[in-house]
Amino acid sequence: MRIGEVARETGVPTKTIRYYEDIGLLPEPDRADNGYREYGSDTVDRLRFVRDAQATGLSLTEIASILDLRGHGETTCHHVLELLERHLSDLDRHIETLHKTRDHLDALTERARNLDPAECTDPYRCQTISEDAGNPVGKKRRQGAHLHLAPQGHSHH
Amino acid sequence: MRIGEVARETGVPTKTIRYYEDIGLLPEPDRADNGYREYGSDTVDRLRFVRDAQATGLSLTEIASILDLRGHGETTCHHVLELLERHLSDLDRHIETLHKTRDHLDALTERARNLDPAECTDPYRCQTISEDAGNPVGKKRRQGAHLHLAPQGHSHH
DNA sequence: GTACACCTTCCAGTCGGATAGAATGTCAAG
DNA sequence: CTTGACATTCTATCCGACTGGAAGGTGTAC
Repeated sequence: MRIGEVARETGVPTKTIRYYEDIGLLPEPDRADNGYREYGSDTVDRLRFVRDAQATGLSLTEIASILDLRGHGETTCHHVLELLERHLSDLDRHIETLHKTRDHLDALTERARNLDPAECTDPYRCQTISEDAGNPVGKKRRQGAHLHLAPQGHSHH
Repeated sequence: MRIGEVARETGVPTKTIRYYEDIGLLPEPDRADNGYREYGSDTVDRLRFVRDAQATGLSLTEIASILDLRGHGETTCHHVLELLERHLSDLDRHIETLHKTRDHLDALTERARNLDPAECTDPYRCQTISEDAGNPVGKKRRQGAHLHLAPQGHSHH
């Protein structure tokens, strides 16, 4: 099958598939006479594996290391287990941090809700987010560094 | 005070301070005759504010939008509150996703511990990480990646 | 013959949040 | 006078995981 079909089956864009090949996450496939990549269904499996592993939060590098070891015919269980355990503890720490952040944020929000808007007049003191002072932001951007002020449409990516 | 002193007082490196100015997070300061930046203590406050806000997980862009509105003399409470609430719910969703991931990961790890290494042979069907490992990692959200690592220094790279 | 989908390669850019380095200027102490 | 600690500017680089576009080749349908 060609790259487009693989893409369709896995949901991984062709660009990304080539990119994966580039970084060594996928082996170089055979080529048809016209130079097109020819994949077998194992690639689909492999890609799904990648997506699954990614979904557990493993980085492409980590995934590659698993795939790599596996490719050498070694028993990867141990390796995988180690990786998973490390990742798990990382994740736990991360979650804990986020929880603290959350609680802090929650307290702030609560505080903000109970504020008398009338007291929110001094432009140099925001009572919501702790000790602060302010000046107009001279939004002078030099070329290269972009920080687009988007008061809404907030998102994490 | 000059940039170095501000850096010392806030713990924000001089490079970073200039960078913040570049992206519009800090206003352009007055300059001394020799061209050195001259800051008042308000800048220190502002930087601390930035760090605080950052610690709650707000992005520099969001912080800038708060600072920006404030600069226009507007009442920011409402805006800030909105931002905080949105951020909070984002964070909650994020944490929840991480929890699921964590549990999934935990299950996988547990499973891996009990696996017979001898069964770990199929090249693309790792029993530890695979579609059928009892998980619905069908989250195909391709770009709302759940692994948005907060600035709090967590890292596994 | 031509429209269109699909494939190829290569190179550049994106996002956020900085950090690194080069080349140069300023200033006070010893 | 020299050293060194600061300051300035500019450009470039990093991380991860892509994504976009140009410029072209291939394959099939009408």
